[in-house]
Amino acid sequence: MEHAERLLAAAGELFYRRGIRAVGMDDVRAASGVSLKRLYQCFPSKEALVVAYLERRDERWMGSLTSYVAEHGGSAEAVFGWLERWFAEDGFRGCGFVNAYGELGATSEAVAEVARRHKRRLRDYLRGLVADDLLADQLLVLVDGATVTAMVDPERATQAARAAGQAARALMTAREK
Amino acid sequence: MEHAERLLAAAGELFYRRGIRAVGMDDVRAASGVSLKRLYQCFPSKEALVVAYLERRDERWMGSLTSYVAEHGGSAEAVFGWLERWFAEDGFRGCGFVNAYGELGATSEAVAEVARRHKRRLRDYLRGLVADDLLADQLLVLVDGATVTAMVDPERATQAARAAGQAARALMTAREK
DNA sequence: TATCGTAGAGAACGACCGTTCTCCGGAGCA
DNA sequence: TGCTCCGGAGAACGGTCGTTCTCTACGATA
Repeated sequence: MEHAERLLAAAGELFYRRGIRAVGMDDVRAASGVSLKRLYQCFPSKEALVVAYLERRDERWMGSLTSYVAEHGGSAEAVFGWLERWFAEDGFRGCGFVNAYGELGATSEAVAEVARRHKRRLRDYLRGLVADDLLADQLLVLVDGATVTAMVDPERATQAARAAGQAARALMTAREK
Repeated sequence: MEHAERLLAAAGELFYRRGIRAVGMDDVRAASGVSLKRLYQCFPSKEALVVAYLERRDERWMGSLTSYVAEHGGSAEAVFGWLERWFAEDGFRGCGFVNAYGELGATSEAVAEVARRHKRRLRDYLRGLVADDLLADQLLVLVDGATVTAMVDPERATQAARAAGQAARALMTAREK
């Protein structure tokens, strides 16, 4: 396997689980088994590695969500079924983009940018699932809100996913009339 | 002990705006005008200062929200009017508790705890505004989701607040029947 | 005035971090 | 065998951070 991929796999796990500033480049080296010299050949700085981590996470996260929804009838309701499953995954720790933005958004414009792009991509995807813009905004708010609740208070994670899903259903049927 | 208050005011501003790990104890000293020695007399470690910052933020944030809602008829809809105003404030950078949790929740159990307590307190307050538990969960999700959207994509901040408020109204009237 | 306690300024300390550099062993080739 | 090139291991470097310590000035008390 290519070095960049091993690095991104290790860095992704560490950054997401511990927070970005809590992970040193040497931790990434140790977890990936790639030498420090090659690490800096693949990614010229930690910021570059962080941005690459977020871009990879965006691809995988969106890919997982969209394929799940496609396999479950393509309705917006399926989004919340996927959320409930995600929240129950081992090592779930909220939205990697929100966490990265909170930690580094004020310092690194590149990190802020990639987080913003991810949220816009998510909104665009949701917009394709429903009839109008207001509903898309509301779905985005429900998804992010449930994710926050699930992160901070894991005991209420599935409760939050279901409450959000029920809200989405209610809003959609109300809009149909 | 006015020193503690000066320290908390300076630390609160810095921690919230820049992120916690990006702020050194010396930055807090410089911004507060309190000597380092006294800083460590008031708060024996950075973690203690961070916890005190979050507790103070909880009090003030909840106080601002609840008094606004009380002055605007005491309905849950007013929550979203308050949100819209908050999002437009200078230096708004999302929920300080979510940001702190994302940055330090994996490292410091004390920080995770105080963030969790804040979210529970908020949910309890919302529970008092509406008729049942499901609706309270949904309001919490809408509040946190709108806050996330407003942080990551400030151009859509008021749009997010209004979409969330409209969703809350729709859910409440649907529940009345 | 002499003495003591206190508080502030900031140097010092040890740890760690991002990044670069040095050194060494082995693979490829003549 | 001898030479060269490459990559890995990890030391080194400059900087920052949390925390503690030193030194000095000053105010109160007898």
